[in-house]
Amino acid sequence: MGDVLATEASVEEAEPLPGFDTLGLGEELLRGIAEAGYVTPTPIQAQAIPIVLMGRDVLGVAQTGTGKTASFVLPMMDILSGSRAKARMPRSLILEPTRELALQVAENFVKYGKHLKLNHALLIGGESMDEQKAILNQGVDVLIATPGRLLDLFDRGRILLADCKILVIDEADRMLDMGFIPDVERIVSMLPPLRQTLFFSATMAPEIRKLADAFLQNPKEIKVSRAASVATTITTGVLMVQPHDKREALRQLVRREQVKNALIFCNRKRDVDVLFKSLKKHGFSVGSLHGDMEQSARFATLNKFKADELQLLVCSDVAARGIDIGGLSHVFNFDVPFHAEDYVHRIGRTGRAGREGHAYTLCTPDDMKLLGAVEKLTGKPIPRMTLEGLDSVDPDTLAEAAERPSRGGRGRRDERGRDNNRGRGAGRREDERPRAEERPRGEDRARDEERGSHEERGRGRRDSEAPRHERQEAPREYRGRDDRPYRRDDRRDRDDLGPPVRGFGDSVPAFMLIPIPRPRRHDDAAEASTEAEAA
DNA sequence: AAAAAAC
Repeated sequence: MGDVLATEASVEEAEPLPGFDTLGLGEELLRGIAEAGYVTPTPIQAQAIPIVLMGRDVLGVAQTGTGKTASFVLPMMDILSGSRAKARMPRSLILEPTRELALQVAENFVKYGKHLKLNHALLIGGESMDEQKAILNQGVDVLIATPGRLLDLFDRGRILLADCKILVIDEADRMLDMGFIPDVERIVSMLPPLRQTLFFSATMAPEIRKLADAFLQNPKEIKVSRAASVATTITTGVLMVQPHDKREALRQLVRREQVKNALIFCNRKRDVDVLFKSLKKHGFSVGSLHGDMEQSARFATLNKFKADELQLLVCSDVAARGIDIGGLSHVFNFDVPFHAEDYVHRIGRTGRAGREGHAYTLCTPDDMKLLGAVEKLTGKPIPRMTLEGLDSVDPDTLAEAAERPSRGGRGRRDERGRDNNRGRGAGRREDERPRAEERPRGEDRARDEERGSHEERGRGRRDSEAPRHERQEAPREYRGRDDRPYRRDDRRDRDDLGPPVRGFGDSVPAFMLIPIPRPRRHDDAAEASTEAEAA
């Protein structure tokens, strides 16, 4: 470490930290870093950059907010800055699980690389392929891609990965969650075996460890704990509400809190849309983001939100991990996430860089189990909060709900919480759901329609239906909702049938239902292959 | 249960 730097730093700080110039990066790059306003590397940058420059593989355990992106982007740029790429033969590849993350990495690349003559291609779905093809033809130093589009372009012969000697697999745990691993394995198999691989994951579950072993050679393991831990900088709270009060409760929370900017997470895309419209109608400055939206809209909304032109962003878990939005004051969980880890990722969007953050969760009686899982994972109960003017949820109801065995889907329980509350007084147990005659007819119908087929899937056939053999033979005709013909999933309890046939809706051709014979034994298979050779 | 990712 340079004496000059240490002396300068000690004037200002008690503990002098080494600057970026001590890590072995080239001059042009250092200029870019300085102009971007960065002076001191974060722990993961300080550890990883020299290792990557040495050409070693890295196994990084780190989350977003730790400066992870720069820890691989910077040394990669330094390594690549020596030479130029050939047409269609990119020299490095960064894989990201979502398009937003890919874009974010690309932005980093541009930001630091001002004084370098490197180019990159952002290969993501939802955007025109022509432009991406044109860039590939010019020769690309860094590919930043989501797996789907990369494979698509590869299969069309637009990319050769034989010269791709640096590979980054980012957010590996998320790739695993999302089922991308087969794609990633295929992509890795197209790269030269002699390469440098950098592998990042927020967690080191056994499956992730196995993947790392498969992709990496003698990696240097680098672990960095979260900059902002849940315990210290994020104020959390959970508000018990009835489902019909959720939107009102959220509005009250947002109004009550000093919300500078906030992400609001929903479990379902559909609910993102609904909540977005509702908040907009109530005059909030709000945008929405989920994976079914047009790509241009996704990026535009995110940029607006980052630029503080929108106060609230209602989103699905597409935004739960990785997306780096500085200085979020709040995170609201409109729904308790299905997976407890997602809670940690969601609320990790706030309270970053030592700033104070707030994370509030709405929880209905049906969500108690999920909330329990969250509290078990974080090892801390989330403080209960109350709001004026809302039906408070009785603790007994909650305790009962927590003990209740999990039911398929949203369950039978009346979704209108008021009725639920009334029912509790009469000591209604969960399996004694309100009888049909207690409910207004039209409503019953609407609910049935809304629940749709996933309900039946979970519960098997309904009491009102004809015995199974009759249904099987019934002519297929539309008989209306209340007396509907059998559906595909009704047959699932027949043990000679395999999994339901996909893609035919309710009218599966009969031949599709013929059971598939048991797989051949080994020697049979050998015979079959010799037959095939003879033919 | 749901979300993400290719056309």
